[in-house]
Amino acid sequence: MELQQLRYFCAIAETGSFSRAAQHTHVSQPSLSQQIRKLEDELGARLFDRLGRSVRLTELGRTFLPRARAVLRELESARSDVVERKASISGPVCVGVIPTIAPYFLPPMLAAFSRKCPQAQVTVVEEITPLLLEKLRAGSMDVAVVALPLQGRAHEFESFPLMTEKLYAVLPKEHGMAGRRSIPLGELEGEPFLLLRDGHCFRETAVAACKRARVSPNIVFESGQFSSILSMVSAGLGVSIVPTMALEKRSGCCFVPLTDDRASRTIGAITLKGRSLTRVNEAFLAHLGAKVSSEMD
Amino acid sequence: MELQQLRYFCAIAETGSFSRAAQHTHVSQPSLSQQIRKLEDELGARLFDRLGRSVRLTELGRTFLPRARAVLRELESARSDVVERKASISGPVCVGVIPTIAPYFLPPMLAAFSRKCPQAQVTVVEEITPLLLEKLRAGSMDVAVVALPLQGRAHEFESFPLMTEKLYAVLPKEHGMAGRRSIPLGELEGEPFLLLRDGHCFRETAVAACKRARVSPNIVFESGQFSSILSMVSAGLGVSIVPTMALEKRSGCCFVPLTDDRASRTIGAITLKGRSLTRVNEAFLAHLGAKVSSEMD
DNA sequence: TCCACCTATACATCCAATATATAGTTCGCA
DNA sequence: TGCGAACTATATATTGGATGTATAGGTGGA
Repeated sequence: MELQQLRYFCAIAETGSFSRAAQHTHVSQPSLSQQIRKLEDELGARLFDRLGRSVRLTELGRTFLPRARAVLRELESARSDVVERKASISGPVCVGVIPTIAPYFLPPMLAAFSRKCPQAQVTVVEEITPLLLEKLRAGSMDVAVVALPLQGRAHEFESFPLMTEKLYAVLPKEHGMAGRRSIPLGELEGEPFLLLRDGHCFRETAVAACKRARVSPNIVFESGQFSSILSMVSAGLGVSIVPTMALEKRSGCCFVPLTDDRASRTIGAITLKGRSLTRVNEAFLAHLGAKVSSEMD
Repeated sequence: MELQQLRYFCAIAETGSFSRAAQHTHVSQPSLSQQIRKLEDELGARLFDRLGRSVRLTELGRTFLPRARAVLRELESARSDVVERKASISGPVCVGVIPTIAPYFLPPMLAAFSRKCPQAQVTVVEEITPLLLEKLRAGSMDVAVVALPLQGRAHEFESFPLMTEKLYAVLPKEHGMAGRRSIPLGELEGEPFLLLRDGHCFRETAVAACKRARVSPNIVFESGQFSSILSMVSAGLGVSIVPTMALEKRSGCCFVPLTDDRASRTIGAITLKGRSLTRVNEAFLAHLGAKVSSEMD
């Protein structure tokens, strides 16, 4: 039982004639005869009574007609459904973001995006990078905003760099270097350090910067978020390193740029390589500032 | 968009792998790749993400899956509907019958048939032969019970003889020949005749019998039904001719067989030639006593 | 780095749908 | 009754497309 056979069957039923149906469907009349015959053979019953001048549906053909039409209708419905979904920028987008970016970068982005694409249903997941990668692999997440470059297995993902920000030393207001325009990281040797907990990639970024500056940080406090660290610095417990986006007015501490040009963090969006993006996904990436090139269409 | 493509698509979605789906559908893996590619090309979007080890539905593929299944389900439903209807002896049967048969032959037949096939929905139409033939031609009637043979255009119909019945002279009780065992029709020459109205085929049957017996009937009354004629005969208005099935106990008249062997009426069922019969139709014909041979199956 | 596994591509094959030509009916008309 | 028009069925050839085989390409695990 083929779709063509159903189409021919309906055409003949509608025109009441093999010949007219042949013209209507732009096919030769013998093709119709043959296909209807095959259909009848498969069903084991006649669908039309061939009476000299005209053909008429049999009783069984009359009951089969709406069923055949239902199949074709479902098919058309399926096709047009795809077309619609391709055209509309709607549907779910699951976005992951690491904790050291989430509170600063995402909120204004999300607000603007939901204004631009009100049909989109954005879900945000805040996790450390390895867990985001896992979700991307599993297909339960579409995009993640993380620090670049990725460590190991980077080839599994597509990266879209978004921005690079400088790193700042965070000092208590009373600190001797608090008024400086800039500081080489090396000068903080020996200072008590407050850093992010293990697992946060920015901890690695900070530690790497220290290593380049031949500083072995004396870590006295670890936290999961910058705001706790800033409070601690304000209280005079030690110094720290934060990216530009973590700067915030605090009475007790001040931020001094590090002189090291490589003391920076790059933020980027990533997706699973080979995964097709819906239009909402693409729209979201584009809104973040990523240069996306879609394959098909 | 072909049914095979939808089947393959569903199989791959279910197994999560082209290879496994290939084994499952008993087809080579490249065939699946090719067919899915065609489907994707036609829809203008990917349905699967090809990730190294495994494949996964895209967002669009996930929405397409239930639509594809719906098409296949409709198809199966259409097919099984046909099978069911072929198997079950149910549905409408429209039976036509001429007025000179209707009241005598059909009632017991219908009662027995509806006991045998309670699912059947029998409709009965009582009309004179030409109108029945017209309805058969138009397809609005399935079977007709009439007097055979048909006059002209008989080749359009299939005939199934059911029974042949003798003709009787109907005489008033006071008539001189009322006590006879049999009567040659010729002896009724000159008697006042009561016959059916023009259009009733039994009128022709009676007239033909008279003609063979060299009797030119002196028609003094015409009616549309035998019972009226019998009443008139009882009242002594004249004589008449009726078939066996019209015999009924009447105080005022008696029935005497005609000696002419050809003074008979044959009753048969007819259908439109080339018209396929449903199983109910066949069951009804068979119940009437017709020898039906079905073509397909 | 090699091997196992999976999908895509290339190419050949074969089946099935189609077109052309024609036979076989039926219907209408003279 | 016979002829012509109209319609469907059949026969035959062709072609397009689905399938199978062989193989390339890419990924993940040992």
